[in-house]
Amino acid sequence: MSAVLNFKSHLAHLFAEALRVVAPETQATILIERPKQASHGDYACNLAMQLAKPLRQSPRNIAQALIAALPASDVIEKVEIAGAGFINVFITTAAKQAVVKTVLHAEAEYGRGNIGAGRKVQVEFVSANPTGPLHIGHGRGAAVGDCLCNVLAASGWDVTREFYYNDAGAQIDNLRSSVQLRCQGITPDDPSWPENGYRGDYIADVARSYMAQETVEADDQHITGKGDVHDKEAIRHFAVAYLRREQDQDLRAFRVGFDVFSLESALYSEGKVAATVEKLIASGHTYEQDDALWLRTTDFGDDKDRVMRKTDGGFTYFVPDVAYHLDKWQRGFTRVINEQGADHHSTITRVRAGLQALNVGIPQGWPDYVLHQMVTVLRNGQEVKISKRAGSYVTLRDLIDEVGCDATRYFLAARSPDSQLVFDIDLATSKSNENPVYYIQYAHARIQTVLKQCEGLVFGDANVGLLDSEEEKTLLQQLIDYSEVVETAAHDLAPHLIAFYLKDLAADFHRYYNATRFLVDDEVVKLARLSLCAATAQVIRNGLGLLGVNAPDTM
RNA sequence: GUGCCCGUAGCUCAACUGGAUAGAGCACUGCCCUUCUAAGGCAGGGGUUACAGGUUCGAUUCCUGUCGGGCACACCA
Repeated sequence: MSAVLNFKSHLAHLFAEALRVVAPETQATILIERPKQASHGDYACNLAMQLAKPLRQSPRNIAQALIAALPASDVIEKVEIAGAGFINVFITTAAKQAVVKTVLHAEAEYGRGNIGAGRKVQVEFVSANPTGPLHIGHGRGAAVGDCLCNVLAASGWDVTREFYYNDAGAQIDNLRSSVQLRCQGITPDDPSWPENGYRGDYIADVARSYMAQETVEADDQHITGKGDVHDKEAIRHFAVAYLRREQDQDLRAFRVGFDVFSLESALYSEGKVAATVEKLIASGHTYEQDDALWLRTTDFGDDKDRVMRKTDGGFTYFVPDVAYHLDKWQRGFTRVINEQGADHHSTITRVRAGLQALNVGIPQGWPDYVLHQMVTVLRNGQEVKISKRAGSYVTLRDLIDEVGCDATRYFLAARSPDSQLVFDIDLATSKSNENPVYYIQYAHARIQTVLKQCEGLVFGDANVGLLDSEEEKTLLQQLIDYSEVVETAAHDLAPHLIAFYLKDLAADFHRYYNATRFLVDDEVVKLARLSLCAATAQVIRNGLGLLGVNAPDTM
């Protein structure tokens, strides 16, 4: 099992050696890439073209010299010069065939790496205010964040998943008053209903439950409705607990879990906000003006200074945010990634500025952010406007019920967070076979059906040397690529790459399936082909696992 | 007006972070099931990569500008 499978880094080493011989004085980055066309080999290196200028020679001549200096390797079939000076490397089929046994031996471990080396990383995601059910935007955050965590964990990071509740401040007060009005029998169509009050029906549910003195369980607390219309504090407590429970249930249905829940209110009650303010004042980056306390965020790249303490004595929201992130740092997270909607992007500069002002050794540019763009929802060809206050929006729960957890997760995680996402509910439901997630799951189910017909196979005996058809070689290479895809997804914080990879892998398998019969009379051939099938199924399972999507045995 | 993200086939999206002839799915046309799941495969048409410059051996990718879409620009969170 000592076979070389990471051809890319293997070749990079060989070319580095060749570079040392050909141009010992010259610095160049060794880049090994996968050509688009099979005729260009399995891997290509553009080193010769990079060296043309410094060496003042033609790229093709340099390529000759590099090839001559390339150390021998038994995984290389042949090396060619092509085009302007590309060096194309062909890998022996035997070296690729080894992947089958590697996968079957490693099973769920296949594709895992150790770039993270056990270092701690904390990923904060979803972090919805407990003022209503989770909507599709939170769903995108949940899907992307969870998959990102999985990918980081698969790369050797020690991941902590965290959810931050903004359970203090104006929005919560607004929630409380909306519930209180409902308790008093006042509805949103009443003229006295405040303009920015929450209008959704769920507010009435909270009120009913409170008045009925029901008990809700959220996190580790049990809160019972007091039934007193005038007890603002009791209503606030109950409403927050009620909605947290709803969110917890939605997240559980979405198969997303968290290690830590942090409460904004706790930052106040534990004195962390006050302590942060004191540190900021001591740092000398604050000043009083117009009866308010300001932080000179312009010292750290902001375009204007920001108010910390308002004239009314309350803090602006970014103060507890800075306190929260200081807390993360003090908990030992030298790496923190915040997955949020793009509408939060203006906070990045302020939070980072506040942390720099504290001058406690936090590096510039800490923490990292992954911002996902907005999700547009189409229903009946019409855009559904998301407005919590108006009460009209698509909840995550609706999507899970209508579209299914697997398809919803796939849809929301399968695109670059940088681009806006159109979620067409009709497409995802009525024509579910158009959904790519079924295409991938179908490949897995097909394999399982075939394997089920042959009990007691011992793949260790398989002669993988027989796997040399075009379809088989393509599939082998695809299986080899998996580890690299996981590594790239973790490095670039781009979990959607897993989804694209799986679609390609499934396509390669379906093509193989249509071109090849597995259950043939020749037992040796059969065993070899089934071993490749089994390895493919394993990689599909591993990849879908990272996306949090099931790999069913039958469909 | 300022900052950030985006603009690729009719639609939804790729393109290994600067590589070779820009690829998939959906839709459209025609084939392939008495054989392991046709939720599949094969073949075909469809492109001035929004536009204009620039950087270099080479640009969908990087830089500048223009146009278009989204988000954010409070002593709201």
